[in-house]
Amino acid sequence: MITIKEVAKRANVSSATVSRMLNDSGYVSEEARDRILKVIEETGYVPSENAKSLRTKKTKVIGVILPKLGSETTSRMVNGLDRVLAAEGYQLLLANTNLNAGKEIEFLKLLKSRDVEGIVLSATNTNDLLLAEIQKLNIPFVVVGQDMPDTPSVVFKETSAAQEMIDYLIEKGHVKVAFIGVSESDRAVGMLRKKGYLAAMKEHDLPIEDHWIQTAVFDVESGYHAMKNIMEKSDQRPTAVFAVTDRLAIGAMNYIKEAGLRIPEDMALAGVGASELSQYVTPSLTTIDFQYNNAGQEAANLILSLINQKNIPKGKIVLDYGLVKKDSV
Amino acid sequence: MITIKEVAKRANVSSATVSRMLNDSGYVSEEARDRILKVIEETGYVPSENAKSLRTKKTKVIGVILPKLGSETTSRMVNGLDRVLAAEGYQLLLANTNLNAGKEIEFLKLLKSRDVEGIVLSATNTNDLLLAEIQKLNIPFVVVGQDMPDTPSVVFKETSAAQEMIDYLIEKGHVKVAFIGVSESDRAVGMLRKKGYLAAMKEHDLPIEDHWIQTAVFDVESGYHAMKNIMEKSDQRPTAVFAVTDRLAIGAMNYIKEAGLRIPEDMALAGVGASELSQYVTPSLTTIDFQYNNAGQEAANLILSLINQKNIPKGKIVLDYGLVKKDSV
DNA sequence: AATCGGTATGTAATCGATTACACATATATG
DNA sequence: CATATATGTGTAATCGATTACATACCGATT
Repeated sequence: MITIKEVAKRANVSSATVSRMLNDSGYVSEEARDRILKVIEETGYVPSENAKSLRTKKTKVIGVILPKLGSETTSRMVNGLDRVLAAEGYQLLLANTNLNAGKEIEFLKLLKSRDVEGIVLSATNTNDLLLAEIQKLNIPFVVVGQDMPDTPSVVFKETSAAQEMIDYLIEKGHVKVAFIGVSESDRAVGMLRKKGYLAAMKEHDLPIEDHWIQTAVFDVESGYHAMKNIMEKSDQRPTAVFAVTDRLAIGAMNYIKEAGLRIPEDMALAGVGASELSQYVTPSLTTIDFQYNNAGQEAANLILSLINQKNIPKGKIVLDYGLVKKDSV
Repeated sequence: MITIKEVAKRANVSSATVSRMLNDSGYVSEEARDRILKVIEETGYVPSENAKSLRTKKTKVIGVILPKLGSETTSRMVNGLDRVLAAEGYQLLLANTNLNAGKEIEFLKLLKSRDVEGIVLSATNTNDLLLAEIQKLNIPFVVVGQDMPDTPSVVFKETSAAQEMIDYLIEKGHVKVAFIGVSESDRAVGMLRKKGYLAAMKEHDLPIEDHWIQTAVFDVESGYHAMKNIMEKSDQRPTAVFAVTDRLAIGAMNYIKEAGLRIPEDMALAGVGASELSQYVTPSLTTIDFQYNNAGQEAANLILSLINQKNIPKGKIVLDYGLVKKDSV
């Protein structure tokens, strides 16, 4: 590989001059500049970012830890991150935990050892080990999607969004509303959305049957089974069901259709996420739009603030949501 | 930041000994090892990958150039890449062109300057400038999705897949088959799939009306309009339409439904990509499964072969496909 | 007793850039 | 004319690791 020294030699200058030219730092004469440019052209020289980083401590890389590659939620978030960060010359270094919680800590260290300038974590849980590790990280860090104490975060109005959705169902005349959730170890999706559901039901003095509350995992299949449970085990069948993700809602939709019921006449259905899928199923799904793309952008701006040590917002960044009212309710 | 020198000093050894311990190269006494381990524990020392790479020329990073972040196709491909590469200790550095062709060359250089050990390009086009740049890259390189001369590639059976789909439509009794394609600057999706369509029609001596062939861009909206054109402008309405992506097919589906026609009775419809969406629309979409996840894995294996200089397959890797026969045909 | 191989460690060069500092020359200012 | 000031360039230290080489000690072998 051709180095700055080699370029310098060929252009008959010192490496310092080449560096000055490259970085527009300090004076370089017209003639020297031309000779250097010519050599660079001929040799295809590209400076080693690695050597540069070693000296300057700037890598222009942000580490991103994701629970899963290829889910629509993360895709959108990464997209938002990239939009903002690429404009500032940053690149993203991916780390995929595949929902393996232990790996988050491992990756935190790995990314730090790579001298990334900041780390964005899309979290599905908030355990103490992880929190401790984050505290001693000592580089700009942002978490998206979960509320972590004393940590710059971008979070969603999980509870009030869920609550508003239930309110909407009730407003539409439903009094028997079922709920398909996920494990509460995912505080945001599992706990807070459930909290919203319970709060809304309580506020309207509506009783909840045990079997109306189902806990599923994050896939369509699981939504199907949860709905099946609700239908088969309930004493009183609900007339509406709220699932904490669109995938679960679509699984539920499949079961409802199979059971020969009409949506929304016999059973209303709502999800969360405003996934693309939700727009194209029949009937189209009423859902909550959390604007994950926007969350990525906010996280990017936040990490940039932390890196540049200015305009650092205090407190969490709480993103708003929108109810997407479609045909399933 | 704490460095190897600092660790060495505190453990009362030289940095060479610390390095030897860390890398299991050379001899280190039990006592020295324990002291070093203790210091590392206390200080939370993590070696700088940057300094390491500068010396060893190994970064354990693979650059990935994508046309678009967050499309299902790329997501799956990246997922496949990551699965294989993460197992070998590699991480992915993302570069997103946002369909801006000029950026591909820019990123090629950028990634090289970052000393990535290899580059995977998910290509949408194959222009000469790009090809020239790839030739002089001189680091392991793999292209996915487009056939580039003299370049290690992972490609799909675009033409025969399209042809087989048309054959299938014909077999189902259709003789008037329309086509929704994209610009031929995307050789794989735009040219080869069209070629398959034309070949199949020709083989069965079926005439094609001009307006049956529409060119769209990659979104649902565009599929809708293409279908509208077909319906409004054709002298003879087709009874089946093949769209080169599922999104386009779903756009077409929307129009067909709006027009009050039944699928597949009045109009059969097929797409490409086996997107998740295709499974959940009504009716479910007949499509072609190219197994993008698998493509990512193959690309990863190929780049690993190139890096390790062994088991290098000669010729392209051509991936098989499967017809997914659903209710829309 | 001399020699050899295994064990253990340290010194210093190296990777490819940046940058503080010194120095030289040219031009402008009072 | 002396002195500032701007321009242009090179030398060498530095970032934090790896590693070739030198050195030293030890027990075993001849």
